[in-house]
Amino acid sequence: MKSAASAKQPIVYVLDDEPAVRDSLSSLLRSVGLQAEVFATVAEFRQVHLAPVPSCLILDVRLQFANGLDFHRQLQEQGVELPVIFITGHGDIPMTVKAMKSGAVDFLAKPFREQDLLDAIATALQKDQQRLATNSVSDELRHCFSSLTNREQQVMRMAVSGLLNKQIADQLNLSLITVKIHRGNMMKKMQAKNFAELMRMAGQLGLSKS
Amino acid sequence: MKSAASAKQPIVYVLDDEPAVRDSLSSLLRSVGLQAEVFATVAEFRQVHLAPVPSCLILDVRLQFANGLDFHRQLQEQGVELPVIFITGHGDIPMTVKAMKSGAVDFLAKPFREQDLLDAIATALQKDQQRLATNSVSDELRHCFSSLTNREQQVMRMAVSGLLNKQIADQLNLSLITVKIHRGNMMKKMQAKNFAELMRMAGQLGLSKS
DNA sequence: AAAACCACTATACCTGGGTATAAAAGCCAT
DNA sequence: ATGGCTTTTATACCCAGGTATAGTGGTTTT
Repeated sequence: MKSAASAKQPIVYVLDDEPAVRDSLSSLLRSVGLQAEVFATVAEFRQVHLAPVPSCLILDVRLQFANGLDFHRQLQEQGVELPVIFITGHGDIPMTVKAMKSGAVDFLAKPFREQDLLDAIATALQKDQQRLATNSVSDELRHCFSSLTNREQQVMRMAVSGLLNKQIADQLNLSLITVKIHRGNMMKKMQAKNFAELMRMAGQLGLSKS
Repeated sequence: MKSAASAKQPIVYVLDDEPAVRDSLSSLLRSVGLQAEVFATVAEFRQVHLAPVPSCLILDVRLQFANGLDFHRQLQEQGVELPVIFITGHGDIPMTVKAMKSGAVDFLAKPFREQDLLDAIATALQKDQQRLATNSVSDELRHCFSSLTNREQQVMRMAVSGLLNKQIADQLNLSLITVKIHRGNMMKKMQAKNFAELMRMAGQLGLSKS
């Protein structure tokens, strides 16, 4: 069953204040083999622990006590990068533009064709899987990087910026051999087989821009 | 006047089949100090030579003999990355979504507030300036790269992928010294002061992914 | 107090990258 | 066909990176 670990069941979250909508979406999703979790309020949704599987959120724009667009922004500000598909019964063009500008995957006005929603979900789940894959790679990298001592991190930054060991030694007031050793330990801990690989890691870690 | 070279007058292109719209937009744009160029048909617009200055296109969705959305796609397929702002008198939500998904900067339904259009234009021009800046950098890089001989390009690809000179020599059936010389010439022509810089160039050239 | 870790240094040695000089062979264009 | 460019190789030399071994001194944890 280990092989299924990377291909876990995706989850589709539904946040809508109308019970009828929740029920119909829920059964639609289940009918195509998708795991659905429905919520009536923002507070309810906030309590859920997002599983580390490809997922997306189907969000009603007009909730009882909140605005779906604002809620989407809040999620983003909290670093929740869940792909969002908006649905609404009372949409207009400015609202649509605002939703799409803020990065929604799709925006569907009721009544919509079931297939359009399913297509949007497929796109959203694919996008999320991509995000999870990218994240897990850079998580691993960040873990390696944070396992470095301060000095080693310093040396890595300076090395990838193109400085010679000698220049690093001068700037840090160290002897050449000390830099060499920090650098060697750093390469081991980063599991970089060569300098080119280290440069790519530094790129992914955002060490080249800062 | 040389100093003004990088801060040239932006141009706003307007493509709309209604003369009244063209005129009113044109005068609005001029009133805020923007250079406007108006077109009535797709054919007319195609003949214009896009100046290398920050610019954007205000595009009516429903043209007399064409569809604005389709035209936008066509431009993109031809590599024209001009930011587009759609305006329309007969818009609906699916159309809006389609436009935004295909990368439009904004989508405005008539009647719209003048300020909304001006805001959209400011965003679009900023985006285009960014694009021009990025492009000019990689243009220079591509020029350097294309000035390399085939061998030198080969060696560069292999070097940035992390191979040792020895490994490159084996794979290309060359002697070590030959590789060293190609590599040295390549570094000179690329104007890379060190290997880290070369790696960054390779990244910008898209040599790491392929 | 001992163990563990970090930072630093030194000597010595090895490998890899880079240059200068020199030279041979092929291609191409004026 | 002669000069220019590319490609190839060689010898010799230098410098930068990297490792092993060994030792000092500091902090923190147990």
